[in-house]
Amino acid sequence: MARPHQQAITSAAAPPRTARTAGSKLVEPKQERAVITRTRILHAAAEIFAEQGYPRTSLADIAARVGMTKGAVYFHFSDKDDLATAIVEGFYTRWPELLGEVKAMNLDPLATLTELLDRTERAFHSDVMVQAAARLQSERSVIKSNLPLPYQDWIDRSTVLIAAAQEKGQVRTDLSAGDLARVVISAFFGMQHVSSVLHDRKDQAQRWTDMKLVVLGALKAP
Amino acid sequence: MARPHQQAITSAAAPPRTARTAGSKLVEPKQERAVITRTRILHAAAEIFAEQGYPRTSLADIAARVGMTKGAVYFHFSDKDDLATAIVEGFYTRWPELLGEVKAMNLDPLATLTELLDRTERAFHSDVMVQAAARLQSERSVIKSNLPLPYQDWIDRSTVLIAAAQEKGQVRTDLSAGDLARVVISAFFGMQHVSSVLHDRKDQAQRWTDMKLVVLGALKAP
Amino acid sequence: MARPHQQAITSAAAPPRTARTAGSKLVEPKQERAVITRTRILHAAAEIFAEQGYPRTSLADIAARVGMTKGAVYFHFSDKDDLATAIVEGFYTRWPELLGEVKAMNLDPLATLTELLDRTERAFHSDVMVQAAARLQSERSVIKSNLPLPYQDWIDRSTVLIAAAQEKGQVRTDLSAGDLARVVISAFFGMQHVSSVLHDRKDQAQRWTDMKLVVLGALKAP
Amino acid sequence: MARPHQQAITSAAAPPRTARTAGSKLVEPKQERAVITRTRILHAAAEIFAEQGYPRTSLADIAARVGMTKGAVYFHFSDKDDLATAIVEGFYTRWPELLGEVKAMNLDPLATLTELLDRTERAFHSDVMVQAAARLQSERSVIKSNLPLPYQDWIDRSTVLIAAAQEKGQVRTDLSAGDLARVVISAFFGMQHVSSVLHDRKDQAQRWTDMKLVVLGALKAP
DNA sequence: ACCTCCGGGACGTCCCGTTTAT
DNA sequence: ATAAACGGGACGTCCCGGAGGT
Repeated sequence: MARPHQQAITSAAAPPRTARTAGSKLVEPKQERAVITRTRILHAAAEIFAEQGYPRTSLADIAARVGMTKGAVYFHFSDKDDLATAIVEGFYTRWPELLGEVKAMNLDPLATLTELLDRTERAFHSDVMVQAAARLQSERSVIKSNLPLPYQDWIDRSTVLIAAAQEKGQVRTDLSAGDLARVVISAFFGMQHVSSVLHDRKDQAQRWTDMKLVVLGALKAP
Repeated sequence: MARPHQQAITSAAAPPRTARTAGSKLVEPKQERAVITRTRILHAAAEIFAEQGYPRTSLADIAARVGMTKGAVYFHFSDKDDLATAIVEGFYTRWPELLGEVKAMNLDPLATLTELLDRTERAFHSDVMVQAAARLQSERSVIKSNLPLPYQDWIDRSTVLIAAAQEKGQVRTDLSAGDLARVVISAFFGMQHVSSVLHDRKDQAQRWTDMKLVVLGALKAP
Repeated sequence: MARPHQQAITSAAAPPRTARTAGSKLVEPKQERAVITRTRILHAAAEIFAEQGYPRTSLADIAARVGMTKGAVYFHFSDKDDLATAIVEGFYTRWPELLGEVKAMNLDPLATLTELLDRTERAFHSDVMVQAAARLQSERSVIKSNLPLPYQDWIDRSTVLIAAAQEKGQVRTDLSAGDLARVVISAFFGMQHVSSVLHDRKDQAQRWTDMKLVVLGALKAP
Repeated sequence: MARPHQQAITSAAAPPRTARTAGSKLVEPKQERAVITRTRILHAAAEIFAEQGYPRTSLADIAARVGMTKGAVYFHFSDKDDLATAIVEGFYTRWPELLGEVKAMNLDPLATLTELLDRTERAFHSDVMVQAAARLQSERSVIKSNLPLPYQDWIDRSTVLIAAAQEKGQVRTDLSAGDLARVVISAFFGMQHVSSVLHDRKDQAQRWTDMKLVVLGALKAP
């Protein structure tokens, strides 16, 4: 069960989109420093958002934590919303990649889903950006700009996996793949949310183990 | 399957406990008008909180909706937090009563739990106060004062019921009653939250039906 | 030529619209203090607007000058624009009254126009509110909200007077009354503006005398 | 009545004074490109200043319109004020030249003054730089640096012309040449200002015609 | 007792006009 | 000449006490 890739799930730590391929002209000729700064700001923002939530976090707080001025933050992000959006999107754009990695393991569909959720669960208590993204999503109605719609992507991808598992006779068919996916994803996020509110995620791993036994177990074809 | 108790789940809509019977002096001899005003404020606040969330709701908004001045609101509630707390507590104090009602139906433990959650689910899309309470809870970290700790009460009461069901051999015993309760409650609240965010609760009844099949079904002893 | 009514031209000094007629119920039951405060704010704002112009005047400046906080100012005026508008409108709403007063003197049309402009000229260097209004108008494009359209009202009323004078054979008829009015009003406001910019209005009375000789003199029928 | 000199009145559009004749080294051997860039910036700035006024025009706006960065603008102009000043001065330094051209026509003094104002009037609605200069002057108090004092130059030069005309018996002498000049110039600028505010200069030519009839007509000796 | 009118501070966001590093 | 970072305010507006009516 050892997972060698305990790395962050968000794109912030991944090579940013300005990466120059060998010898080619820069795509976005930002200076190195800028991308670093941008990442630092994003990280600081994620920390404070995760701690205090969106509305109680002021731009001044964020700037102070990175040791810069508000103006500097404003140079990189047009808005407080922009910051939040960047954090959340960093999380979302990373998901397809995560799915790709897991698929490369060639597990059967149900195991793939499980592995995916396992990794996500770990991200929830190891990666500040993910925590921030989750929290920002739960406060999404407070944020003016349109954050990407949450959950839906997970539901869609899980639906595909579950449908494949049904095809193989691994999963019950009295409910559609979509319905089952919604149950699983809702339960998963409910789990992390309750653990976060009640026990600061300290019991999250255990809760997830329990939930797997019950919910994922209940998927199996009789 | 008739539901005679389609009434609101919160105490705010029920006759407030300070106006027992005509003429009897009580501990809090508030004038009739004051009680009514208080309730109206609470209701208006709940509506706006449910729509916009706590931080974007200003006292001026609330006062405007009840057609009063901010000062008037201030007379009844010491604080904006106080308002939020009152709404949430109105919800919580109603729960024991709800459990009592259901217990009076003399169902077996598992059916009792189911009935309880069924009623709660309905409250979530019919009662503004409940919606407001849920939302305020999800934004609890933004609220200074200490809201009652959420979920824990549900978990505790569900634990008792599940333990009883285990005793009777109705429910699996590979997980403790407490663990199972946490799974159920987390899944339940995850369900309502996802439905609320994604589809404005319009599919919530269906989602709950699905979830009962999967999660509550998975409780049954093999 | 003595003018007993050297009083302010703007409504701010005139009894505010909340005035209670003897014995009647209050029209707008504001507290006495409020109207006083409002007037004080308006006056302070006018002073600073007149000195520094709209964009360099901050709400904090105004609040400081009246010895209040911004919050207090905000209670009386919803906006910085609102303040500016109030000042300008105070000026405009006073105009019909002024015309009424002069008409009561039963002068012939041309003398009426002259008297009207004489009084206005005096107001320009004796009444801060008027100075502020003039300046705000000249900066109107910088102000978001819609100030009343300037000059047009003067032009219209002057047109009527000039037309009457033409009827009587007092005024030349090679140009229409409207065209003549535009010339007179433009010249008048050009005069006050140039005097204000160049000599801080110190020579304004003299300039107006000169201009009357030339421009109003040129109106006369040959 | 043909107008051969329909060209811009400001020096910005004319070859700048640092590039006298081809090949001649000068005191300021600026690179060609720099001069062009400077002019482009000035023009863009003038456009935006004329549209929005000084305070609402940001350096970013200007830089964007010329397709450069703020830093580039900063290279050519030390200051936002510097830009404004350059525009206004471009206007002023062009005036003596204009007067020279008209004098070369050998008209009598009064006709010279008329021709001068005619040309200026046309510039007001055809040349953005002039419009910008006029507007900046009207907002002069919000600009920190000292713009050249407006109007005074016109008044002085007009005084000379009018005095000459008085000498010739063309112009009335009951008022001094200076006083008459002030009347004419004030009226002229009042005219353009009112037309600009009220009708976006669309009726300016007509207004000027009317005003000439009245005001310049009134100069004539009886 | 209940409610209104006023007024008080306190930030938070936005963004602007600027210099340093490249 | 660009890209990055800097401070510094301005405006809005929010939540909230007290004076005073009814």
